[in-house]
Amino acid sequence: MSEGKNQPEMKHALIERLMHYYQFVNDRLDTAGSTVTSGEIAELVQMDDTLVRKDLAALGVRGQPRVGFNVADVLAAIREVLGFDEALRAVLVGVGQLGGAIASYPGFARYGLDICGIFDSDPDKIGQLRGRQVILPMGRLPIVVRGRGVSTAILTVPSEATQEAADQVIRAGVKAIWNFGNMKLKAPEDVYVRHEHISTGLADLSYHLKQMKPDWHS
Amino acid sequence: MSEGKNQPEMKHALIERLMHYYQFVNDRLDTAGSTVTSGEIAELVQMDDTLVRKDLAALGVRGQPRVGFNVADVLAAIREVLGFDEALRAVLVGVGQLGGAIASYPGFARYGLDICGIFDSDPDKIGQLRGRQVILPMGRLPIVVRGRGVSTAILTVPSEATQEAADQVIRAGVKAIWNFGNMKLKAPEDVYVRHEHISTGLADLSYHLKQMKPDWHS
DNA sequence: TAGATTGTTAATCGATTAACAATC
DNA sequence: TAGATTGTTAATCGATTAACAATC
Repeated sequence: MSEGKNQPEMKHALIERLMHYYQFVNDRLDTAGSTVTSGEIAELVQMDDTLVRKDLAALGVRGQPRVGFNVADVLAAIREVLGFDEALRAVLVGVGQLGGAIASYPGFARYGLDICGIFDSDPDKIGQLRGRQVILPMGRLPIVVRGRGVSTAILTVPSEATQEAADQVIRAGVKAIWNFGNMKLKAPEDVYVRHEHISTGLADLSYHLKQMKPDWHS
Repeated sequence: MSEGKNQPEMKHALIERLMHYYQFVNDRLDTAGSTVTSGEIAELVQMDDTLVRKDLAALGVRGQPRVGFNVADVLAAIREVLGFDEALRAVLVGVGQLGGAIASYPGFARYGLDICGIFDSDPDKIGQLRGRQVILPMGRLPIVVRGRGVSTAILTVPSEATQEAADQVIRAGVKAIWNFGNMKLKAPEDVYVRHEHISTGLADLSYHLKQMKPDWHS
């Protein structure tokens, strides 16, 4: 309370739930005016219906007793709170296979992602095409970031190069970083860093597989 | 309690914390016999030291008052419980850019991942090389899965093809699926499915960026 | 020894769930 | 109207943190 935060500060778990609702409820957007009950969402998402109602109430979506929630309302409220309707302009640094995959994946556009430039430090790659984008040299970062009002950098560089790349994009002026490497990186307080821990997924699989065959020893 | 589970059933949050500890403590493995205190881990990972001690105690790692925990012990315990020392044999289905990136990323080997075959349904791709692997036709799935004792399938296919691919790998006999598509998929109870929700990361970024400039409207 | 750190029990906190009155 | 479903308050549950005695 003594901290200077004025926003309600949503927890990551809530954002995850909202995304989950969003994806399921999207499938229900068939006819205009279609509705969905908290029980139905809860069923699909495997959780208690009270929590669904509480989450939706927190977003300001009102339902109708005996009817449920208007599908379009639910979607609009989630889009609004998560900011999908505002462009999220980004640069991508490190055009390896993963970077190329992200740069050319069309599915992110529905969440507002707009990749304004792709960069690499390898002189051999500069000028090459990836999808409809030309790979640019790192030196052009500041111009693109400032010129296009880019807020975010997607980092898909080798682990050793992560901090160096982060420093460059921060200097260029981005305010958020989406890091796919597995090095933790240092950034000033006012830069939001989201680290995508893909290897945690692997650890999760590994653990569950081990649980499934508890009688073995190698 | 009335359910048939006999294992303690670790929560996902715990697995995540253990991975986090693992990555940090790894950096401390310089000299044999090096130690680390719960306070140091807590500092690095930004959490309470009591929780670190509780987690390590749950794994059976014992520390020494005034000294801390043996780094090698901590690492070994985490490796053991998460199953990193047992090979996790997998096939990868869908050799697009993302699939290629995963197949050729060497970093997963330290968690035991062993990709035994990469598959695609596109006849043009079959026979091509990705890293040191040849792309195989889907028809060969059962042979590879059974022949090599493959437990896991990594699915990096387009969304529309996800369920079809899942059905095929399940029929071939895998017991776990690591799904990178954003379609939820149906699988029998005895197949563990881990869905890697990358777009949730994007939603998280989008939300936090919106928080950072609460005074704008587009 | 004195003091830092562990290991563990008890207290707190927050998140989830249950209960139920309000409503259409 | 009767009944399903919302919205919300109260109860429960579990996870985190605080406290502190044990220990090297």
